[in-house]
Amino acid sequence: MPREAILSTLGKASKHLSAEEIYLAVHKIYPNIGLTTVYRNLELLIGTGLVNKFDFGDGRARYELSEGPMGARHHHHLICTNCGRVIDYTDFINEEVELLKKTERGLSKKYDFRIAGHLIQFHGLCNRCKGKK
Amino acid sequence: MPREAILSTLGKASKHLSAEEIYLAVHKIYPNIGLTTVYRNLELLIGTGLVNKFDFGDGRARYELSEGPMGARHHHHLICTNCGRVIDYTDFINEEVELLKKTERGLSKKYDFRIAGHLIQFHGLCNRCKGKK
DNA sequence: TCGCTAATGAGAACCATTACCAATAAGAAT
DNA sequence: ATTCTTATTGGTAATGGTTCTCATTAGCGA
Repeated sequence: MPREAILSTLGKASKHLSAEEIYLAVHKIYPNIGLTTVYRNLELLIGTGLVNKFDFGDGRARYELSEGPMGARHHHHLICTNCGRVIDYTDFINEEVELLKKTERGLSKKYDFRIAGHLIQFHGLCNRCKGKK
Repeated sequence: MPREAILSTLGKASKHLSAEEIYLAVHKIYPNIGLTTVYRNLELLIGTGLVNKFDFGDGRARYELSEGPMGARHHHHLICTNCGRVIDYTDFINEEVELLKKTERGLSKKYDFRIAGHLIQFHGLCNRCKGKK
């Protein structure tokens, strides 16, 4: 049961949740749930490819539902190195994905790698932090 | 002095070093150096853009000399999710960088972001791990 | 020498994550 | 039902990379 609750929580969330945030959300429905269970099930779900794990550099991992590399809501991240804000962007995704697929084909052949996914992030200063620096 | 030793260590290393590996290497030259100093100087060097910090998902950060986004040795990473092996690849970089620059221009305009760098990684199974799974 | 500032190092503290382990649930087979 | 097995769970302790604290030192100009 906790597993479905975790998935449902991730599905309803519009943001990228940390393990603790997921724990707190699921905790409202299953008050007895343990943090361990959350981590364990997240690991499982990542293994099946249903969930993706991200590191935005603030010391805690974030999780979000995987929409598949071509899914309608597939996006990449724009991360402010000053305030930690994360912006999902879907612009330019089509061109990127096209190039990525080409690159993946080339890389998996050359290095004999079975590529399962990619991670693309841009780092910089958001509009609120640009001035302050 | 420790700062130069750290830079020199990173320069000589062909791999991506963890803080501890850097500490051990510098320790041979400056036996009195502390781990704290390594972290502190790495943070400083990252701030100046001389060093890049990466997370390959094994719980410890890796550091490497930054060659600039168009530098001769600029590369992206291919990470085995099973054994943790990391392959640097420079193939396809030109096309990627070209598209990235275009994307950066678009993103920084649309989201009013000052983009300082990007992170591209592919995840999957390396040739040694493909069979076992 | 005196005072000031930046850099250092040892160890403690922090905190997300993982390991451990006993308890429970759900079947399947007898 | 009863036993056996297997998967899942939750509380707690441990782990370990990173950061913080704070007293010490080095450098340097006045």
